[in-house]
Amino acid sequence: MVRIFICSLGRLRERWILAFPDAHVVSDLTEVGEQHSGGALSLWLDLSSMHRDLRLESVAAASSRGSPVVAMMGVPDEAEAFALLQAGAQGYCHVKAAPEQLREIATVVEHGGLWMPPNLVQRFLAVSTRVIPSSMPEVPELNQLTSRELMVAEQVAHGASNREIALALEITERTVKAHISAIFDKLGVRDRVQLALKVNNIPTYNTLN
Amino acid sequence: MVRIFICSLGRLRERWILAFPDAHVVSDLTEVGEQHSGGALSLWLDLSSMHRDLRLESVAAASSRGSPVVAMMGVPDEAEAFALLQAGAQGYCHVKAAPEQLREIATVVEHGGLWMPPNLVQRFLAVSTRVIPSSMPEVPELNQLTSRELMVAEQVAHGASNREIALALEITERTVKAHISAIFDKLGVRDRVQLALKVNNIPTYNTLN
DNA sequence: ACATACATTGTACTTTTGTACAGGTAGGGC
DNA sequence: GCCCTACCTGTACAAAAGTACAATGTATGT
Repeated sequence: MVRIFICSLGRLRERWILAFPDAHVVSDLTEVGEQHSGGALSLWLDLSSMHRDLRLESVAAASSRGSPVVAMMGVPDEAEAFALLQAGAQGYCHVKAAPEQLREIATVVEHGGLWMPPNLVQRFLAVSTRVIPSSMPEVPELNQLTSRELMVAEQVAHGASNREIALALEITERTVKAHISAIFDKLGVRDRVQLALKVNNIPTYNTLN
Repeated sequence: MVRIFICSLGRLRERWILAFPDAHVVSDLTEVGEQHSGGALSLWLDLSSMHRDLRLESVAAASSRGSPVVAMMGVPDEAEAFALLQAGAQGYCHVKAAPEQLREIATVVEHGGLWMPPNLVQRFLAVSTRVIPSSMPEVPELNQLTSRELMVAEQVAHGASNREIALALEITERTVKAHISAIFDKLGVRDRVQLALKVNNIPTYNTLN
């Protein structure tokens, strides 16, 4: 089984080679030789550095070759994920998915399955059954927060600065900081960006792993 | 990997054994010993001989054990397929699927994938793409960004720090800052939290501007 | 050849964010 | 009364984040 990663930059090459020692990495679909077409082959497209307008047609072009296609994105976008899958992709994952996960995905798509992150599967099914849940999955950790901390957390989650929060809650900026530090501890995040993402229930695949 | 077929009738036993010589066939979920739970195990439910009302909860019960579940039906029904998958099934196929196909399905679901017949996949995606875009508008402003800026923006949107981004993209922290400043200008946001929210398509009701 | 856009980096600086350490107050439960 | 928690604030400091001004290199197109 041959896996070809198509990526305009070479930045993640090592990661992929780690997952598949015999993987090929090319910078454009045109470099994928005809000899592979139809055979035991899967195409992995890094769409993260590509303009939005090109992503769909890129996937369509790749999938028209007859091999399973995995779309790899930097920022998960539900609507785009579905569009990409409909355009012919069999897999949808993060560009920086762990090597073990890449291998799982490879196994799945190379056997005719669909692969996407579990949360997308849920959304996908929810939509399909027309039972679009009004209450999106909650963030239970928020229950650990006191009422005041929760107010601060929500402000941060909307992009407010410490000064703005202080004004809104009529407290000192210093107090805001105190609350924020407590929140970081309780929720296990390290800065306000991660807090904002957590409150908004957006996964952070960050750090160096 | 252990496959357990759960079927009140024994009629298709030979077929399954043909696909998986070491498969177990039992007549009820309760017969599945606890020793298997969580381990390398997949559960295959023959729902064809089951009353409609029981199918959903049967799948739910099986999937609550933590192993992948494949729902096997006699008469394919689109709506029911969606419901069964939402109830926790990872696979949906015909009870009389060919042994080779059963093996494909096993491979897929045992690696975290979804499996359903190709025509159902198309239906799923058609429905999803029709319904979802309305609730998830795009972020067209991102098209203003250069490819490099987009990469940085995506990292920020995942909660990465400047240092992490610099490491990931193999550039200086200073360059990351340059990109980020450019992004702020283009997208009209003032800091990385608002950028993260914008990329993730979350409105910011910020008070002061 | 020239203009333009992009990517990159440097120095230096201001602002914001976050932590450490140290308090003070008010209310509830034992 | 005492203990505990939530809430509030101060000084001081460290660490990021962000901006200003400037420069270099590399494409790409006219």
